[in-house]
Amino acid sequence: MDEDRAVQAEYLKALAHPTRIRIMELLEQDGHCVTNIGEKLDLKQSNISQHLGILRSRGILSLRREGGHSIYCIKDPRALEILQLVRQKQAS
Amino acid sequence: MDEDRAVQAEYLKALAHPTRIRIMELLEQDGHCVTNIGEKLDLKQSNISQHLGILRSRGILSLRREGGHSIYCIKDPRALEILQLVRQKQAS
DNA sequence: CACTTTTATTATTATATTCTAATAATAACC
DNA sequence: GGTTATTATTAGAATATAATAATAAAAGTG
Repeated sequence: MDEDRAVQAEYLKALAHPTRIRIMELLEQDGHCVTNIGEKLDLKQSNISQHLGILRSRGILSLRREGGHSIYCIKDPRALEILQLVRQKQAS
Repeated sequence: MDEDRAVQAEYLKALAHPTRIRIMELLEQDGHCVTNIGEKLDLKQSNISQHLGILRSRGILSLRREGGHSIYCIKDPRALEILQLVRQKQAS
């Protein structure tokens, strides 16, 4: 199906951004809230929120609310495998 | 390094397009020339050539000339592993 | 309830991608 | 050498992405 490849492309596109790669690296350890991520990455809140929204809309991240905070976590571990492969490629 | 993530993002971006995914699927079997790919995918020659150029510039494809034809082949099999993971994700 | 904190959304601007069409470059063939 | 076939490159227009700033929404705190 051709629709499938569009979905696949969207999925890869979600990972294909330096900031979103950094977010994935950060969340690999633990869930974090938006403010926290923004501080660690030194980026504006709205920007982080948008990036998180993109990753979530593709099913890569999940979100739970916890006392006024939005805690984002990695939902799809295959995204980490993909990033691992990309890193290997670079090392070679 | 932050430069690394930019390179990683470029690599993923190269795969993050429906047409380029189709090209990867086609080349998974065998190398093909530009005209051939253009016919199978029913797309303009210049468009195909551009997509192939992108995949090649990221080290994903390689090119050999053969009697007036440019034969493109998959150079980095890790790209196939990545696409495989993306497909799995979709199936789940 | 006012106030603050946290997050999401919207509008805008700047940049990047993608496709098409046209042209150039390369190499086979007669 | 001229012609054709194949591929690459360029320019242009349309669309998509990304960052910022501003605002809205939601929820905790005093």
